[in-house]
This record gives sequence, structure tokens and C-alpha cells, in this order.
Amino acid sequence: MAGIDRSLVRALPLFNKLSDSELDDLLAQASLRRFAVGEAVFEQGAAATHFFLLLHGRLKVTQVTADGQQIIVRVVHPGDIFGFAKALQRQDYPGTPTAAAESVVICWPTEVWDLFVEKNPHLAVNAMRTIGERLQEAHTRIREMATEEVERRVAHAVLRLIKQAGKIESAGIRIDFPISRQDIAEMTGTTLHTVSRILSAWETKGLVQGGRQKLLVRDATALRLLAEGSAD
Amino acid sequence: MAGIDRSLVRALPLFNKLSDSELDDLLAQASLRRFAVGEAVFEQGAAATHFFLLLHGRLKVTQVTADGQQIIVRVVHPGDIFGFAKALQRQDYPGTPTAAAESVVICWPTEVWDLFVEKNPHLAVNAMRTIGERLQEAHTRIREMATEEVERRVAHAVLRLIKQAGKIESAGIRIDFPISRQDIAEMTGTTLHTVSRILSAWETKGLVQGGRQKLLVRDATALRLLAEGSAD
DNA sequence: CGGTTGTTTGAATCCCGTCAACTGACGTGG
DNA sequence: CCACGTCAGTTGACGGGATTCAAACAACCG
Repeated sequence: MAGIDRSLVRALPLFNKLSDSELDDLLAQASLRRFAVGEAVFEQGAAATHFFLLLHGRLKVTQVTADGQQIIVRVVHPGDIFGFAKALQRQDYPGTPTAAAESVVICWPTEVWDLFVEKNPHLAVNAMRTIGERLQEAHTRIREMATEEVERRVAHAVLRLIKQAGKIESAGIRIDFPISRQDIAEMTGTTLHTVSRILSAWETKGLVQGGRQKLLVRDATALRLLAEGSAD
Repeated sequence: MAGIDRSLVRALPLFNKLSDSELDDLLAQASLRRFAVGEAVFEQGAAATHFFLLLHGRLKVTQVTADGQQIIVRVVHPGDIFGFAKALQRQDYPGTPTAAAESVVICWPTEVWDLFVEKNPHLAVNAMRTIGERLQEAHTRIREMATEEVERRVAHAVLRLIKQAGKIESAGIRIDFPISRQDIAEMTGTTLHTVSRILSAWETKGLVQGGRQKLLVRDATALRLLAEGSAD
């Protein structure tokens, strides 16, 4: 392991209170791994031996039910830490993160988490906030699934995606990684057929522009109106 | 404030690593409050000034949507801490905890959370685990709402309730606080009408026994089968 | 004993999932 | 470079589970 260059992570808010030498200490414990599209970083239910930071790419975290149905729990974006089950006193990973695009990940053994935290309490606070945000996100999704009809849920999901992974283009905002109708269906608790119908309808209304594993939002404001459920 | 007696909380796992004097120090900062049925401990969106521990009773945590629909995010049971938004770096409370039964709550100002944690790192670890569990619970619910039909979701909700608030009686396991069909509907993302129909059907099959704000599970095993979605 | 709150049940409606068939894009190998 | 298999997406028809609308009933409370 030739050591990970500090510059790769220096800009991350997670580390902005660390000195260069402290950061180097942490990186000395870490290793870098690369994942091709479709590869999993780890498997749901496996023993939690490492925790991770996504440097580059995009991961879809899925859970499968006993009867084989799959849902996407969340999407991991560059700069996010994930798989820190041990910090939550869990022995195994709750989901499976799969590379939606070519991805690069930093891995630390779970044993160094304590050191990780001790070196800089700021990291612990940060981790706490991260989990808090995720919990709130989860509650938001529960509320949406409970009270909103499919079209609004899809609208919310798409808005969330362009917020977290939106790349501005001349024609609108593009979701900056390959995403299928099936993926959106698994994020919103519906079927790819229904998602396809909805996106087609939006396309004829000029709200979005689709494509194979592609989605471009042309009118985010109108989408937002739809999501907030104002009159149709 | 006459001081809170140590014996009230001594048995809680949360505090089992604290010495009597440390515990007394913490309790000296706290105050005790009592809530009648229907009263709210705090309101969704209000500034987070305190965090809490439920000593006795039962709280339903609700969130309301912009258009006035309500869902029950979770139920707080005796011994649970809640409202520690500040620990997650949040300025306001995400939901409203309402007393479903006469309840007694210990309150600490948020400022003492740091002291709280510093006194015993074990508390921080414990809090982390608690949040981790809640996050996992939330994901489980999302998965259920996404993939399961209503009857199974209701079955899961009822099973969760008897696990967390079940009192064994000769005829079966009773949910030990007043809970309405409406409540169950808000926990499962459906309507009270549908819940009523489902519970009626279960009653004729001998699985449960209903009543006004009451529910007794007579055959938990059969319910579990239903929830796991084995043949119908 | 009215009024309020919670529950039950029926009938009509409709959203959405399922089933099914087809189209188009991509890439790989001959 | 074209043929073919695979994968992603589209679209229609149909059925059913769940919501909605509506009305009556039962339990609790002051």
C-alpha cells in the first residue's frame, strides 16, 4: 500500500479540523479500493470488518427482503462515509452498497474507529450529525410513503437526486450517474412500469427528458410544485 | 425542585455504569414533569431546549405534513430517551411527542448533554447505539411500506407493539396502553377503515380481540406467520 | 342522558400493480 | 460492420386491493 495522498481528502468538511500530520496518520491506516459498475463493496449481513469513505463514483445501498424483493435504502455520494455499523454497536452490515458507476473507496478497519474518534472529537460529532440527518431523511421517506401517492413520491425522489447529484447543463439539471426506472421504483416503493408511465407523462409536459439510464430535469420548479402536492 | 430520587432510574441500563454520586449529579440538573393524556411534551419545529427520559407512561411521536396529514413516527416506552435533537446538531425538534397515557418525564437542559456525555463516555456510546437502532427500525419500516401489502404491515406493527409494550394476560398478550385504530393506521400508512376491517377479520379468525382503544393478541404465532407472508 | 369520540360495515370508485407484448439501444462476436 | 442477444424502457388491458364516501352503531364522559 503506497499510502494515500492527503490531497484526495483534504477538501472534505469531515476532515477540515485535522492537521496535515493527523490526517496522514489516519490515511496510513487506510487502503484504497476501486469498484467496477455492479460490484458490491460488502454484502448485507456480512460481519462489519471495515468502515468506508466514498471518494469518487456512486453507490446504491440496497436491502433485500426474505422473499427476494429489493429496495434502495439510499444513495452514497462522494464524500459520504458509510458502513460504520461497528460505531453503532452492530456486528454486521445492514445493506449492500453496489457501484452504480465506477467508484473509489477508502477503507479503514473498524478497530481504528475509536482512534479515529479520539484523535479528533469533531469527527464523532460529525458522525453523530450524519446519522441524525439520515434518521430524519428516513422519517421523511416514511412519511412520504405513508401519505403521498406515487407521482408525488417519484417527484420527491427525483428532486432529492438532483439536489445530491445534479449537474447543471444548458437544458436543465442532469442526474450525474446512471440510474434506471427500476432504481427509481425501488427508491419510491413502486414498479418500474408505473415510474415509466409517470416519466413519460412528465416528458410530454416538458418537465423532464429521459433516456436509457439517464434523466434530465428541465423544469425543477414545476416538479417541486408537483411534489408539494399543490393542485394538479 | 426537591431533587429526583435516585431509585427511580437506578435500574435503567442507560445508567448502570454510573456511580450513585455521579447519578445524583446528573439528577440534580434535571426536573420532573407529568403529562396528562393528550398533552404534548414539546411541539414539532420548536427550538430544542431540553432532552428527555420517559420514566412512566407512553408517548406517541407524530409528524404532520404540510397538508395536515399525520403519521406516528414511533412510540416512546419507559426508559427511552427522546428529544435529544441537539446531540444530533439539530436546532429544533423533528416531531411532537404526545402522552397516550398519563406519563412522567425527566427533563434536562440541552446544555448539560456535553457534561452528561463527558461524565461517562458509556452514555455517548449508548446514545449512538440507540440512534443506530432507530435508524435501522426506520429502514425496516421503509422496506415494509415499499414491499408489503397493508395486512402484513399491520401485522408487523402489532407484533412490534406487543414486543415493546406487551403485558401477558391469561387470554393472550395485551397492548399495555390505549391505542386506537386510527393510531395503527398512522403507524402503517393506511386508513382507520382498512385497519378496522383487518382487525375485524382477525377477530373472527380468533387471532386477536379488539375493543375501544384496546387490543389483545390471542395467537401471536399465527400473526407472525401472517407478517412473514407465508401462504395466506 | 345527550354529546363526543371511536368503531364497524357497505358500496362505489380508482389508483396502481400485474400480465403481456413490443420497441429501441447497446455491445459483443462472427 | 452487421446480426443477434441482452438489457432498458414503453404502452395497453385488466383486475383487485385499498381508499373514499356514507351511515349507523357502540362506548365512554361529564
